[in-house]
Amino acid sequence: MTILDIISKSSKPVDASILIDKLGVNKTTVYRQIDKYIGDGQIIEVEFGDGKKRYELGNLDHHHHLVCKKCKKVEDIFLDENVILNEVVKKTKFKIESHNLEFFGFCINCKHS
Amino acid sequence: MTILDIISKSSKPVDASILIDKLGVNKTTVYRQIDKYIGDGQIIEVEFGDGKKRYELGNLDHHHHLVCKKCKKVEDIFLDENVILNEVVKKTKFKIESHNLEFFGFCINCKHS
DNA sequence: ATCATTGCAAAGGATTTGCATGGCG
DNA sequence: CGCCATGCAAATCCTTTGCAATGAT
Repeated sequence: MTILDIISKSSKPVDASILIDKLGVNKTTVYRQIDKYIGDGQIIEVEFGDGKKRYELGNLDHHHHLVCKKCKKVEDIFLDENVILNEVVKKTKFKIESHNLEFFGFCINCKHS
Repeated sequence: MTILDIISKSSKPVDASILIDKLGVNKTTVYRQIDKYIGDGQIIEVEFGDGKKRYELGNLDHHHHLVCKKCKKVEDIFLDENVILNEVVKKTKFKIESHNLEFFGFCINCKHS
């Protein structure tokens, strides 16, 4: 069992504490492996704004997340972002290297309860 | 000098350590005042993915940020997001309550150096 | 007297660092 | 031997909590 196994089997981005628990190795080791995998692009970091980093596979198509505030389920969503990116280019001279875009709300199962 | 003064005078979202330094009061007090201002909507939280929360005034028009990775300058950008939001609505049954969207890269002064 | 505000010290969670150890080429 | 992966403890950063002291109504 490796970090990549755990991440690839998870339905949502995984945080370090889960990796530490499942692997049963020292947290320092886990954080160091994470660094290595990020360095060579095998995983990427995702932020849901709660102070901890989550990781997912780096070879997935570019996408964003719908995070359910109730059941914590995470759906991937693939968007055509060119409209937005073009709008930024049109309005500023800023050179975009990356962006974060995550949605928070309620999934179909939780939105009526 | 209050938290709201400092935040409104800043050209970019302000983190707690700046408020603590500038106000010269105890950090517990600062965090508690932040909670209160967030509770009544006078400030909102912004995340740049570096593990600390930043705050800006809550009564500004909805906008996002262009964060320069070199000089750390932050530009506000006002986008027409309906295209994206509609796309999400079209593709899923998720009920969006909020979203994060921040751009990272290089400002006009840093992008060629 | 009571209720809200402040402070201080300690705790907490996520992450990083220093340093010692063990395996392996 | 020399290098790399691991472990462990301590440290760091940001934030929160418990509790006592102060201030205001």
